Amino acid sequence: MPQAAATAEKPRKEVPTSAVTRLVKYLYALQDLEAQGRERVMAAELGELANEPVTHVRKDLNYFGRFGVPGHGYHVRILLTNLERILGATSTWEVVVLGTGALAQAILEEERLTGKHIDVKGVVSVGGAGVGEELLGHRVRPLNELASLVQTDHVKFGILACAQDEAQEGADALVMTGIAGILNFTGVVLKAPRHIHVENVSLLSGVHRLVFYHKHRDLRPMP
Amino acid sequence: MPQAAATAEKPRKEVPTSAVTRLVKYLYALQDLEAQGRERVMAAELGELANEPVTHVRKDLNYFGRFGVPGHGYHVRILLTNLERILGATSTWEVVVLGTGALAQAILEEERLTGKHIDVKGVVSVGGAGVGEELLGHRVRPLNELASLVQTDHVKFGILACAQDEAQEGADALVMTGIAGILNFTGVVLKAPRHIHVENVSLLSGVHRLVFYHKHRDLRPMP
DNA sequence: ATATGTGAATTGATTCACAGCG
DNA sequence: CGCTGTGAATCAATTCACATAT
Repeated sequence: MPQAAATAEKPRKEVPTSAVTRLVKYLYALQDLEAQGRERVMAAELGELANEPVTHVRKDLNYFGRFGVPGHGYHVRILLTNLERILGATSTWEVVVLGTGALAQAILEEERLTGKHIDVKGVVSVGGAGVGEELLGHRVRPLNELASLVQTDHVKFGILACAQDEAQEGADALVMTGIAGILNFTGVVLKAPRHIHVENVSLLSGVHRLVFYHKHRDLRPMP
Repeated sequence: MPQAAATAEKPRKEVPTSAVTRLVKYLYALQDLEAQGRERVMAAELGELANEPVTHVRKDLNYFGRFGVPGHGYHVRILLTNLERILGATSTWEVVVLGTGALAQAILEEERLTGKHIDVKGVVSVGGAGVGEELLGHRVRPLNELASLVQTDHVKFGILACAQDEAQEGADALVMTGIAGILNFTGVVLKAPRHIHVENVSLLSGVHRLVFYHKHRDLRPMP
């Protein structure tokens, strides 16, 4: 019986943002490994699956504890449990989606998101378009129902996926409800008070980086 | 006549990736300013519009030249022209979109993308679903037409927005055509040869970061 | 033996502080 | 003077190299 595996809780060190982003990749890789029935995995393989160097894997995990068995790698289930706890994927987080277009739909469709620990409590139209209609199992509500929705369903985060010219209005409405954070897909630079955590995801900057690094092929070799 | 503004071309220094991402934000801010008829802007204001510190604005621009007028800020049109050139937004870049779902639609709808220097030459279904149908003005083609499409239309980049279980197949097909880069929205870690530039955009990692930083509010104050 | 855990060294990015120009 | 441009200093992140555990 080679598998006992040490778990440990660590006093928090400074964790780089980039490390958090990578933890998510390890989480997914581990979910795949578990689905395949794998019991153990070594840092090197986990790194390959996440396309990250081994040293990252080890250091990133090490910010939070000692999850591996020297000489034997990591026990998949144990590491998965710990990563889920670290990333908050053990409790359920209530969110509301603002927007009814293709982008909002794409988000609602994301299996890995809606399946588990993220619970979409409602879909709200900022501009009023589509109110009352059905969108992937959610009845689209008007913006003036947002506050009560957030309160009664304990919504923690708002996912902003509306049109650009409605983005700030939507963000303001979210801020008023006392939400904890906003995931902003609109590409608009939002004005929000300091205590609201805003995470921005741009669909466009990726294509710009692609073009830039193609034009300037001499700069920055590929990672 | 206080406006003459110096332009300069610089021997390339090492440009941080994060700086490239920020340049895109400056570009959009400047486009907005120009639409408002503004002639001049100072680094500080540009920084506010892009939600970046002033020092970033100055240093980022400075990697590429001297575009400002000391004491007077930047001439909007001149800086815009230069940024467009730096980011490759003066020439047209041909792309193909792989996928027909909500995500693919969301990408096709992005005005700022399709409007100008990015030209979507075709939409291809990886799994075969939707072939022949019309998707926002594009006839959906089967995967076996990808190679000829890329060749005849000089497609430079592939935008991968299909289902997860089709992602690697789509990527392989793109690689075979001799494309220069892939913008990967699928969340799958792609296996691709070194010379293909892959930019990954994850819809999910943002929500994970949001949850993480809410759970660990003590770590990392907001930027 | 073999792979993890981790301080130390290195590399890279951000911030500072002031020189220099309009 | 005010604001840009930029080297120098600080701070953060990555990589190395080896001690450590099984």
